[in-house]
Amino acid sequence: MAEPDRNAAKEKFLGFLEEKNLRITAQRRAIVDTVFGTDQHFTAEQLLEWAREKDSSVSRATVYRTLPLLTESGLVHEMDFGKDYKIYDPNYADHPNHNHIICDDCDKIVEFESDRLDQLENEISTGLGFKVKSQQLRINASCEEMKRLGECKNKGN
Amino acid sequence: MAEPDRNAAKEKFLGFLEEKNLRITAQRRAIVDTVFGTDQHFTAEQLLEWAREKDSSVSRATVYRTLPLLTESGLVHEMDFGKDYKIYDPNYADHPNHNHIICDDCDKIVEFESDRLDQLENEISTGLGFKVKSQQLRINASCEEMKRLGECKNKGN
DNA sequence: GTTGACAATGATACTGAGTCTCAATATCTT
DNA sequence: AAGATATTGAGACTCAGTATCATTGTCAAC
Repeated sequence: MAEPDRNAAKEKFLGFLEEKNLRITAQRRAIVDTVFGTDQHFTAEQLLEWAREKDSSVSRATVYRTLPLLTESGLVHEMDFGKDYKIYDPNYADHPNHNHIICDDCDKIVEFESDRLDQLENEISTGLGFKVKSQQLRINASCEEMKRLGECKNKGN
Repeated sequence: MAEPDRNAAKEKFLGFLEEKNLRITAQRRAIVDTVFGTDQHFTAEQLLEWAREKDSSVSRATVYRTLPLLTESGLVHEMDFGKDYKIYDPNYADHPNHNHIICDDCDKIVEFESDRLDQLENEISTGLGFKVKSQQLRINASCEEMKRLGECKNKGN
């Protein structure tokens, strides 16, 4: 289902490399195939592990070197959850926003966007004398409780 | 100005230690004096540095051991800005909420609360099948731009 | 096809925030 | 003053990420 978009994203990235006169190597292929072969969020270390299943020669250094290229290309979104801890979203083109609900019960990460939220943030920031540059809302939540109430809308958890 | 509250907080914490049959040591005194002697947010490493100015025998381990006690007492608020990176707020009693604007220009951290925000978050989460357990909104902002527009409401930056 | 400039690589040492361990020390109750 | 035990500092360790550098691989020009 996600395959066609993913493949397009992969091709776009290879084009991006070409434009920048960067080389297409076996390791980069393995990394890119991995990134655009999932729609899960992932960390750098997860990506390393997965990419190594495709090509065991992929090194940690190469993963960490390729991630900035992926985010620079605009195809992957980097979420900075604190100093030295980043999570990557390979579906950036599909839902370009930064809000996440993280389920403490099932570890699922759900993205959402809300114009009302953006507007409220702007309002509050302006009122305090700041201009919003970026924003990150993280909600830690429970789906178990909603399941108990019979209101859980999440499948497959 | 902040002194009276700070001192009360310090006494409360010493009482908290007593209640839990924990000992009041020179190192804990130095740490507590430091924490309630500022109204700045700080990291564990900053606290270590500051506490060592009061008592050079304070060790990293003791700082890291005391911080959970401070948050457990409810007098200091721990903000988890990602795995392995925490910022502590010694004014928790004064503004008990979790929303922050971080100024990229001057590094100032401004706290704010908003019922409308809380309500909107609940609404969105419930709609997605989750029950909010905790939430953290971080806005990265610029005060320079507001200064240019003559709308900066921040003093001393 | 070869060549060669130089981009990209992996191994490894390093950093920074935080945790764990353990023998030595300090507190506080009696 | 004594003793049970809470607390300590030093230092080894973890984990995510960065930096270094000699070696290897890519790809454009010939």
